[in-house]
Amino acid sequence: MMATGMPRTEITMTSTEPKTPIRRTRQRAAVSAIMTALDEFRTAQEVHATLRDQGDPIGLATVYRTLTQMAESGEIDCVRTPDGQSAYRSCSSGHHHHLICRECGRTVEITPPSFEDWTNTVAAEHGFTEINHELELFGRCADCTAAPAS
Amino acid sequence: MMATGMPRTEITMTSTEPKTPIRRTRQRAAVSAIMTALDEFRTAQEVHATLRDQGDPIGLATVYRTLTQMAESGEIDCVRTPDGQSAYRSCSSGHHHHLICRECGRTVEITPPSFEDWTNTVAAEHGFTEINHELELFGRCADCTAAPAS
DNA sequence: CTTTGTGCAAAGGCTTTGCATGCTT
DNA sequence: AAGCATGCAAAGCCTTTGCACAAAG
Repeated sequence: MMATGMPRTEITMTSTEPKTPIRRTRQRAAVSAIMTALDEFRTAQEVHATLRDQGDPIGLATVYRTLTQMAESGEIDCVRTPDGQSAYRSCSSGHHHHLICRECGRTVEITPPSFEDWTNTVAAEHGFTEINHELELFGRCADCTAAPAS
Repeated sequence: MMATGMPRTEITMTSTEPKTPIRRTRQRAAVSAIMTALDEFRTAQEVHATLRDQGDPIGLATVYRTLTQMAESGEIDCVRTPDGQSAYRSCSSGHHHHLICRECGRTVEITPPSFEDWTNTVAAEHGFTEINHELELFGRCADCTAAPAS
């Protein structure tokens, strides 16, 4: 489904990787700030809009590039929303999950019991490391059950 | 992030809903057959390609429309893949999850312990019903740890 | 016969990329 | 001064939609 046919880049790293340090720019600082500020999912477009609104001129492409890099470096987590956008969230702070109403979008934060242990165990059994997990519950909230749409 | 500003359609259903029965067509049967056949995630494009390959002429738009309907009716589940496509899976059969290598895409099926109970409990506490859950683990597999790409 | 489903093509929306310029180091 | 980061615009992709024709009930 996902990485079907994903090319397995067989690179035999030779010398010391260049490891260019990331340059500190106003834009990157702004994105980083807004991401660490709140522990909620934000799409690239939302981040862009927010920055523009608060008087931080920034290009949409830059937001995309920055968020992608931050996600690759592990600074933030990335998931796909049901409507097909990428949503990012700072992952350093408390890792929690969501209970989402598929009708009206209402969201409730939930904290699952320690199944973090289980995830690590299972991962180890299969030789996997650097584990991240995504867990979301979708349902219909009380209001929408009372007054269903369509 | 997701349903931000999603219009809450306040429809007060009056009489008996028309409830037009879905017409049985060759295309719909083909899509339904391919989805119930295997218990794996498939994107719309994959379903389309598969059907074309096995000599079942069908339009891409039809595949999208059919899968969307089947998802709405609850026949199949829909999730978003990391690369931004919609993946569908028949949801009647055994519900399982995946451990995915974020490097090469290798996938291992996993079956979490009974936390289904927990999901229902939490959902009930918040007045949510008709719960579905999505759980995926992302990590780096043994091979990719041995020979890292990039 | 009426209504829904299908196909094709065009449009829409999110994301990525090419290239010249500006800013960081 | 050298090189990455940024902006803008164009291109790419997946998905949805409009419209005419075919098929189902």
